[in-house]
Amino acid sequence: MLKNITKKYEPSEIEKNITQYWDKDDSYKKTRDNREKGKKFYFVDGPPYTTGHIHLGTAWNKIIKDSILRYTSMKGYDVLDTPGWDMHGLPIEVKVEEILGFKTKKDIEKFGVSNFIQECKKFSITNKEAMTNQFKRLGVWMDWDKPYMTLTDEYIESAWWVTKAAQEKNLLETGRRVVNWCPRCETAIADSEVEYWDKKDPSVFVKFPVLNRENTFIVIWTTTPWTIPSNVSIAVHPDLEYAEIEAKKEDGTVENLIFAKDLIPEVLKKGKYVSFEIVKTIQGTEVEGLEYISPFAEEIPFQKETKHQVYTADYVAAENTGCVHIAPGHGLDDFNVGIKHNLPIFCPVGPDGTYTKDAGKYTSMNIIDANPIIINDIDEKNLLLFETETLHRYGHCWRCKTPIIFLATKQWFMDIVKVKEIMLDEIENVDWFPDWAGSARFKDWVEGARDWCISRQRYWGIPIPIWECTSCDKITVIGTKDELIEKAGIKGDIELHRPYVDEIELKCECGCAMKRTEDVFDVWFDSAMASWATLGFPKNKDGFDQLWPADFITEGQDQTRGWFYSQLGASVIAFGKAPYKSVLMHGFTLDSSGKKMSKSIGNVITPEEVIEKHGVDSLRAYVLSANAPWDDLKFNWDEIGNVTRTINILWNVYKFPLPYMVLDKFDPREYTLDSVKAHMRPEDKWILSRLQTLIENVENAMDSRLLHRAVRFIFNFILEDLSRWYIQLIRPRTWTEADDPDKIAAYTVLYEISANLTKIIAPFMPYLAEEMYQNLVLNVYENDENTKSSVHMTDWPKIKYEFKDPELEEYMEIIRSIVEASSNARQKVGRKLRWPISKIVIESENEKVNKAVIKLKDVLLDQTNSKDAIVLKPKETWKELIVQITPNQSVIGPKFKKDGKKVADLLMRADPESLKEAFSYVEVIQTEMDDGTSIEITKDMVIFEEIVPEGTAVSNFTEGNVYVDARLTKELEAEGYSREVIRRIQDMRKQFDLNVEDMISVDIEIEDDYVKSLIESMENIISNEVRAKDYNYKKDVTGDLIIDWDIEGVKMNIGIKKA
RNA sequence: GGGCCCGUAGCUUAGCCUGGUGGAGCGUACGGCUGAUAACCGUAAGGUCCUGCGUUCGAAUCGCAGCGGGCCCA
Repeated sequence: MLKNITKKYEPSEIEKNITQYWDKDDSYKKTRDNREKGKKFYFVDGPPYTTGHIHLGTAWNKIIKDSILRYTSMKGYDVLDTPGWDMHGLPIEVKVEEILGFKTKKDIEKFGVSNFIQECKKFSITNKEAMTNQFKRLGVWMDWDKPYMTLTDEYIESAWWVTKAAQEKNLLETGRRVVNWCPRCETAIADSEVEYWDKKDPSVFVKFPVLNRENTFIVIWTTTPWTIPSNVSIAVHPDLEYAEIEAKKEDGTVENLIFAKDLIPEVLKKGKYVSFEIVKTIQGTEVEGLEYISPFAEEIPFQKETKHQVYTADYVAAENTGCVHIAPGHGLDDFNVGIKHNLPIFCPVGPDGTYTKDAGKYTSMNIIDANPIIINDIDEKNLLLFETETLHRYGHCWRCKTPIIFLATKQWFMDIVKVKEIMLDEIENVDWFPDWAGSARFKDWVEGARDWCISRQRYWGIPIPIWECTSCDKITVIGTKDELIEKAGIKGDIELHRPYVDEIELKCECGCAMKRTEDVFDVWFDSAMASWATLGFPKNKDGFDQLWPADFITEGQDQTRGWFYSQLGASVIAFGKAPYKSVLMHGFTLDSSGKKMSKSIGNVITPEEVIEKHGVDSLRAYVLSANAPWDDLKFNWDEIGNVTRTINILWNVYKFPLPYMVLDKFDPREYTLDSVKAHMRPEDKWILSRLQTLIENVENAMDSRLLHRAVRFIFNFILEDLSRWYIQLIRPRTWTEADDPDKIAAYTVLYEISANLTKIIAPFMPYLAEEMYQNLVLNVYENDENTKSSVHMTDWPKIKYEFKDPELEEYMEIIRSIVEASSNARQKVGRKLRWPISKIVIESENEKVNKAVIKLKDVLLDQTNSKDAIVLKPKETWKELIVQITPNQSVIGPKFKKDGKKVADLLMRADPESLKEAFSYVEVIQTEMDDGTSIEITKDMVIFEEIVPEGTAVSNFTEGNVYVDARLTKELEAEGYSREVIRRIQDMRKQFDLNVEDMISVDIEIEDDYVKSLIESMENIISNEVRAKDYNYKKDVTGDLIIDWDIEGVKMNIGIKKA
């Protein structure tokens, strides 16, 4: 049986109870098992990094996923919902280093790599567990007991398998290339691991002496003086105009300088030259080939031996000097120039950012410390033209914040460039939400993709399964653990992480030993495997054959360059196609002013504090409804407060009918919508129709991944249709006694609405949905074996088309706007809603208004508290309106000159009604003035105004006007006063804390005899409404509660007691 | 500097694709309701629709340029 609910909405209590219930009932498992035979829906979770705590953005991400999974499951699908954890990589290494107080790689080596990775493993597993609990608290249902973890053997094998596949397809490469390098972490890092912010650096203009020319220099500019010892060439733009000038200093010394012609003024100003003469102008292409001497020819042997010359390059900009210093070992563009012209890739800098012995004089010096020394050396050679500092965006290691450098090192690469076209084709085969996330944003990113450096010179990661021969150039790529065990001839099990796997040697065809390359994978490579690693591929091929590629993934917009990309690249390399069929890109969570949340600004809001204040369902409904998924979410406390308020209204709507239903022992099992159909009122049919529309709207929104619309539709239904309208309409019906079929119809319809609502809100507000379902459905159908123990196991409601009636919905819309207009008019005329009015008169040109009023007259009369509603015919005006005439002096004056006033007086005396009618047929009226002069009155000389009679008022609505006739009659007055009295007594019952069904006796004293007589005439109605057994008028009012009331200026003393 | 997205009332937003007098909610002020009641409802005030230019009979909507914010990149 239904239970009465008296509690206020307490989200924390609901969450506690429901969590316990789900545990006890094993609801999650049952829900998934329930769909075992359903069509498969393969969802892949983008693995959060195991940092230890989720933030609002991670919460939003998982809430989106959970809502879609719950909805999809209710639609009958067997959802695969394995959560994932990203547990390797530099971020964890850095954190563990911090905990252990390590500064450099040498500390790790001293500590022991084996000890170090044990610490990393412990760290990531502890964090994983903490985060699992945080996600669970958000009501996220995923297979938490069986997550995929990037540190497991199976997962590592997935990555190995892909590496081997890449090698077989000739897409795995090694070579010396320039990479982003963190000198603290001593490893290459990916483009995506570089964070940019403004940094102060030297800005120097240096004169490179031209070979075999006296006193002639090419001027270059750089912000990294430490790369000048590695200079190999200078680049100029082929189409730019350069000049050789003779520049004179204040002291009369003269130098010949070569650089871009347009930049002469600013460069000379910097170099404190006072005048100049252009010796000649030359095209960039002509500068090419010019040879020069390195400033460090004496200090660095390499520089002395190497020929230096100018080349052209298209990327050179007309900035600074237009001549770009090229160090192929320290820059990407530089490297490309070097390769193109077969220049030496000179890189005299070691992994830790100090010069190697190749750097001659600067050997062992830290490069950053070397900057001022180098500048000073250049100055002493009289080659420094100008030196200053500049603030520019510079890359930093995303973990340890050290400024990155570029180093030419040996690395492993995936040949993305070779498969780029396939990737671009595959983007088109994916459904993107929103569309531009794929067609514009992602496409742009992939078009600019470069080969993917997958190697890292670190410890805590998936070891790259490449064994290199110690003597020949053969390599072996291992695809699985078994293959390694077999090839190495090992007995028993092995650990696939470093350093254990490093110890394994293979035998090369040439007879020598093969050793593993010491690198581990870029951590982005780990998560790129997720779509097949989740399925246990390559060990488990069945799951892969059945489910891959994924039906759906969703992540934040930053994953365009991250996971969307890494997955696509790895998948195209391994399988030649995209690993996902549809992608929803969501936004970022920002603070209320649209700024990024960050610890340093102190504007971070945690999911925990939101849950503390508003509960999980509010948080979920808020982040889902606040804006479109792909827009950034500006977190706003007021707005989540609104969501909570709306949910509270839903709670009230849910509990409102329960006391009556329980009192009446209403059993929903005894009735169906069909069985009560004969007693349904139009409003019942209307709300049923609205329910079908709601289901349809939510479905459509969900199918297009418009979660915000789905939730907004639900809230709109709850507030507008249910709370503000339907509940108000059926209230009096719930108070009737006994088995009134009209009441039963209302109960049955309201039950249908509430029971369906539990399902409709389930994907979004899982706790509240379950709480309501437990009472509305479980308590009623507890003995029915088909009853699911959780709302989340139930089927998504099917649209009952037989109850859909768009015309009725439209009519109700009209009625509601008339009611609104009527309230407005009442306010103007100062008549409260409690006081009945004799009629409302509706003026509209829309014939639907009349139909609506005919169909829904009871609703209209009830809600306007009116005795009658009259709809005027088209063009008809309300005959009680008073027409007033105002002569239009600005027309009359010029026409009649000094007779103007007389004409105006004449018009004022005319009968407004008949004059108006006359002008509705003709434009001009002939008449006579008092002195007999015949005159012509034209329509524009008269302004007609219609005013409403005293005691009435008008207000407009969407389709016309509503007149409210609030003029009192004795009967109306009696009813008005009696309703005032009823309200007071009801209030007293409430104050006295009586039960709904308790009877009372009432004493009443009324000072005003006229009012007293009015009240007396209504006595039966009053005692009926307030459940009074007896009802006495007397001077000395008695009772357990006595209150003096002032009703519209009339004093009444009322006393009640329980009868 | 480039790509994509966003910019509408004090705040949060709908409308924009497909041009036709800009709608809500919160907040504020006033009022109503009173067996959902520490709840609820109505009315009013409040808009350079980021700015400018263009297309058009007509622009929040389409185009171009700029400004501000976000994500990503250089």
